[in-house]
Amino acid sequence: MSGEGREQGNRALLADVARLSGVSEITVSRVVRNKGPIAPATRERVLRAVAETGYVPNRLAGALASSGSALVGVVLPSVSNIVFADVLRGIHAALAPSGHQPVVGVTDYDRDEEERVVRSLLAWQPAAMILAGFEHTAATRAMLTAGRLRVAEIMDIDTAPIDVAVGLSHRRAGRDIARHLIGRGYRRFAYVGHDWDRDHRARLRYDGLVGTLAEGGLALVGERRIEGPSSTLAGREMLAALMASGARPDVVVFSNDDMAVGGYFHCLAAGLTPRRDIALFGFNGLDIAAALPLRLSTVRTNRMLIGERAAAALVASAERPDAREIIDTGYVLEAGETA
Amino acid sequence: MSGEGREQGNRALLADVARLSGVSEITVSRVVRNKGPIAPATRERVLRAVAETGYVPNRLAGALASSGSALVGVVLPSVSNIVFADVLRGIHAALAPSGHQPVVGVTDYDRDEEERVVRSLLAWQPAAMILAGFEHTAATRAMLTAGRLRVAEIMDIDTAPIDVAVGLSHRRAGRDIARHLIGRGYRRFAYVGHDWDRDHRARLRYDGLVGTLAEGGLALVGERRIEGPSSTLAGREMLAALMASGARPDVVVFSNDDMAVGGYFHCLAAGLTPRRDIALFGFNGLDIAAALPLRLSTVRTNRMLIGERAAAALVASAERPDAREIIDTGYVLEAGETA
DNA sequence: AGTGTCGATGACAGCGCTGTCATAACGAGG
DNA sequence: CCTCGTTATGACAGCGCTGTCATCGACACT
Repeated sequence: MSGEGREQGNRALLADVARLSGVSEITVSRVVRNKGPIAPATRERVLRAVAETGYVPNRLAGALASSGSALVGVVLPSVSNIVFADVLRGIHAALAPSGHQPVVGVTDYDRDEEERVVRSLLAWQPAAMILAGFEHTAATRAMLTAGRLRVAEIMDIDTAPIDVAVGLSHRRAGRDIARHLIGRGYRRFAYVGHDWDRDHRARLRYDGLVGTLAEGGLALVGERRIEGPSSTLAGREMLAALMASGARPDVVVFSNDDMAVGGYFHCLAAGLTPRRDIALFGFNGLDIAAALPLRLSTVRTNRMLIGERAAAALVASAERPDAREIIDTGYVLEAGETA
Repeated sequence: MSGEGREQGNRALLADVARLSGVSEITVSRVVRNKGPIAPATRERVLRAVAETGYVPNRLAGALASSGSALVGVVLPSVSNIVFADVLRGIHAALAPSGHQPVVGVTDYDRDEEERVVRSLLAWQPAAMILAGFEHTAATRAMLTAGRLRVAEIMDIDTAPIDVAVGLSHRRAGRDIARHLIGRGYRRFAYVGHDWDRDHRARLRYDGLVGTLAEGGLALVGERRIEGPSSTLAGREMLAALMASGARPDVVVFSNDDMAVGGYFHCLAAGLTPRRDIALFGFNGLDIAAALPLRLSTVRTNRMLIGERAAAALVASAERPDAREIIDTGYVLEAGETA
């Protein structure tokens, strides 16, 4: 840390560009932001100076001055889960054209961590915030409600949002799965799932499934849930355990595709042929599910679309509208070859 | 959460906290940032006022005033690829303790897009930048070199970095794979891969593999490469095409685990037993590879560690050191059950 | 010619915070 | 009793940019 670091490393400022092109700073600012009326000749002169100096605007200063940053906070439970990675991709895609920058925070499925993440993202004065799910601490909800920023709660539309909700009805999906499978003649249902505390939506699907089964006079003949996140390995082990317990289901509904693919692997290892010996049903419609020797029967959700629609809805207007908005991105039941 | 709605509407400012606690703004600033000497009584009084007003510092203003943001730009080709998602997780983990915020940009494997992303991230005056890979446009390289920010180029250590490199030697990994498989008695090698333009590291592994084979007097008996990104489906189709072409390899090396799992699926569908009928070898060591009925033979890379080490190295010092640093995170060859 | 309008540009005052120096209080040491 | 060094606090001037007026021709009307 010596005091002499000012030779070549100094980036160009608005003032430098202004001096070079012989106009005032504010005019350069207008040219750069494409705002306000500028004479063609002036614009060109300024742009040339910008190119010459390699000027890159300081968005920090810009955001502070206009008291409105182009940052969008994104709060996700995990980025290594492909589902949220897809959502993030959609957000990126929808935000890019308007020059907004997503800033991601990860909660690791922890409500208190979410509160901390939200607080720290809020410090960057984001224009909007996108969060996965609706289960927040009271403090989180207060911060989100108090601020005059736009808020999207995504994945799920089974709960009333603070501002905008984007996603699909997991309860309805669970019901549709039950109806579909009953329609195909299955009667002895089993369920293999993962941690409900971490993944509330899996629970909504379960409720829909079991509720509809009950309406048809049916009940699960077996059920297994791992304490922890979903994974292929967990699916494999849980199905093995379920089968070993003596339950004789004709169809197993998994909490998601990761688990179902694991179940498929168990079948392969145990010499069972999916559908013929036991039917398998997943959720999400991951790529891998379609690459299995027998295409997995599942529900395809459009994660990228969720991200896109959420981002687009928030960017559309800086003011929170009076009415809450609910955007249903739907889903498609893929009959597949395993059920 | 005591009396949260007191200063309803507009969020509290440093000045509000100062007024409420009867000290000057700068003192509040010092308390909040834990900087400089503060009398215990004063600290407590200020902290109480902070809690009461629900004050959240404006990091935009802070960064501007101290001309140094706590933002770290992260430039990745994709977030939906689990490999980069893992890296991002590591970055998050290493950055969180020091209060730094990652800001992610996605290039979609496009060099010009990378240039655009870098320029736009630079506008936020990040303290550091992490980029996947070493292949940048001249302009990108210039921006990165000129700025006085720290730069980490990750995944790969086969090329000289601008500042810090963190990753593993893919060329060496390719060689190790060849040696390992030759050692196990395989002689008729085939390769199934994906787009080299998008994934330069796959090419390095290929070069290492083929080079070492040549040293042993061997050459590929078959090779198939898809134009496009890797995927399970692509691996399945490419292996099918390779086998249909009449090549009779005893081992197939895939560009990564996604492709290899696809190859595994082809075997299942074609009635081939991996290793007995044809050996399969992947790269990355994904979770799913370990959940297959036969554990996939592969090279386990520690992606999360790459992210962590990169972030840690950059946060350690704000000044770019004279010497370039190269951090080897290594890899482990997993013998597995498919080769 | 007088007035109004519009297009193009500039002066100025902050946005909310922090670096830097100054100041005050108070023992300790000579 | 007078420095001197600490510790605790404050005043002030920006960081780099943009919102808000104000200004000034040029032109179209009446």
